[in-house]
Amino acid sequence: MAEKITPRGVDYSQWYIDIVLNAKLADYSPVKGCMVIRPRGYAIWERIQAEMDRRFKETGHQNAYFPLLIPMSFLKKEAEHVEGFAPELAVVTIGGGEELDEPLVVRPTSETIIWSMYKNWIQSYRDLPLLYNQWANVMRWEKRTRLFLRTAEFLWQEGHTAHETEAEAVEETMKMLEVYRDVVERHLCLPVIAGRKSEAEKFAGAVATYSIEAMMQDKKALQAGTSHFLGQNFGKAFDVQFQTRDGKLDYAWATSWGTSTRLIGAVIMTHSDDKGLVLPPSLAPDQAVIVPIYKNDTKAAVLAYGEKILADLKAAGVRAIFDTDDTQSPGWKFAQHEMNGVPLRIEIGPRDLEAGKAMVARRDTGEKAPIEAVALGAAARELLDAIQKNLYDRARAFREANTKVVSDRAELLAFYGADQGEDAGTAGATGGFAEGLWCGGRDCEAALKAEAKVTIRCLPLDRQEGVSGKCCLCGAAARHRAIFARAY
RNA sequence: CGGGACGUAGCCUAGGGGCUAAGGCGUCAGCUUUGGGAGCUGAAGAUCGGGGGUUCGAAUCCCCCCGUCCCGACCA
Repeated sequence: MAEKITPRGVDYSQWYIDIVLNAKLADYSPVKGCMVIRPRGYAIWERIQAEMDRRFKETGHQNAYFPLLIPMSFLKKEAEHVEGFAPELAVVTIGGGEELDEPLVVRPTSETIIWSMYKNWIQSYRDLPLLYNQWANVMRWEKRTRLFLRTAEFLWQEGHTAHETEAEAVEETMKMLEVYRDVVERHLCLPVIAGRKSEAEKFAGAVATYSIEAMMQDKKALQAGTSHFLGQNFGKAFDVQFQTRDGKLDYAWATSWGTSTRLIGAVIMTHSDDKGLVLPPSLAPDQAVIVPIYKNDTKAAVLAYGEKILADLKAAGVRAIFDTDDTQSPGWKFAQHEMNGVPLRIEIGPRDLEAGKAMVARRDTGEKAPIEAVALGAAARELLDAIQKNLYDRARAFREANTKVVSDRAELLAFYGADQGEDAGTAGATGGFAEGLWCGGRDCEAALKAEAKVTIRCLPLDRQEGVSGKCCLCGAAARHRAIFARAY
């Protein structure tokens, strides 16, 4: 009644905004383009952080922190890099009331300041590899923003590593891409395609960029994580030379890799429905909520029953809460917890108490069934696992149902239909992922983007064997297999 | 940065020159209820996005600005 969610089919963008605001994940800020991440949203980020951070440590990385402000001159040391970021830099020109000698940029990413330090820290192959990560905020002055998906300031992690050899740096690049794939698929339940970016889509300053790409419910692609092989570009730009094992000098090889709060947007857009947020149990701040139903004469007994069940759930390792708020009706609570994406709802009333059971409802499917109270802890664990699996399977089935292999231009364009304007990208629209052969030509890709707003999302790593045939865009000899899509 | 839509209480909406700006939801207090967004009574809450102008009189008409959303260009 109070909060209304615009149905996905009516207006997908508005549906997304309604979920973010009504589930109290975030709010608009007084500063244009920035967002406030509210506790319910931040709790999700903390879970993503914890999981990522654990994997980084397991793979030998250490956390550090580099400054927010970077001398403008640093950005300019790597030509492609500055060109890529120049339009979206925020620049500080006054400090302490006085004009600064050199403008400072608010970091859009930290390659430059980190490599300026690496120069001091790396003298010998014995100093390598250097495997650092930082959790930080960055700022990119975006023209058009969307909560979580694209904001002027966002939170992320950026890994920056330095290596002795090219092979080692390439290995690191792929290793971290795999860490991302694993965390995102396992914990966020987002099936992704890992691949290499085309030249047009790669990071400014990288030799090669790799990403994991997910499909949202409106069939558009969203880049969920990125890993760059930077070659010796930053090593040379910042003069990071080291003595090699055979006594010569060489420039350090670099990688960088990042994931951001955008992942929260991806989770929302992949799993949620018209009733509100749907969260994978592993990310949900509260995994189960107990809602008591009672009249005055049964209140005490029902509440006692609930406390017992709460204790059992906690003992079973379930993050559970007991909603004893007396000012709201059960029906209101049902709707509210659905809005908030709590994976399991456990209803207990006099009838359940008498039968020694509880009604358990799944957020993902809406299924509701009575379960023996004594078995509730174990049953809840199983259900949470089942939800986690179902969300992934469901998303993967959706992606597969909306992926089409195309062999020529006409087929590709037909797949994206005539709805290139108004309805492009809304649920029910045509399109999805198109898989086709590509010649590798930049013009070919640019023309497609201009014509149909479709871009090459990546060249999937596991589908490059035996590429032979014609480019589906221009008919020339193909060199790659590519995934095409409209993208966020 | 271009095109469009919109800004009236925490939220949604009415009023489109003339009494004290109306209603619903929410909030607060009390009572009563509770198996899918309950009910009654009472209360608080608005410089009508901001500024300027036209007018005897502006939420209402005109101009400028700001903000949000949508579409386009750019991007994680």
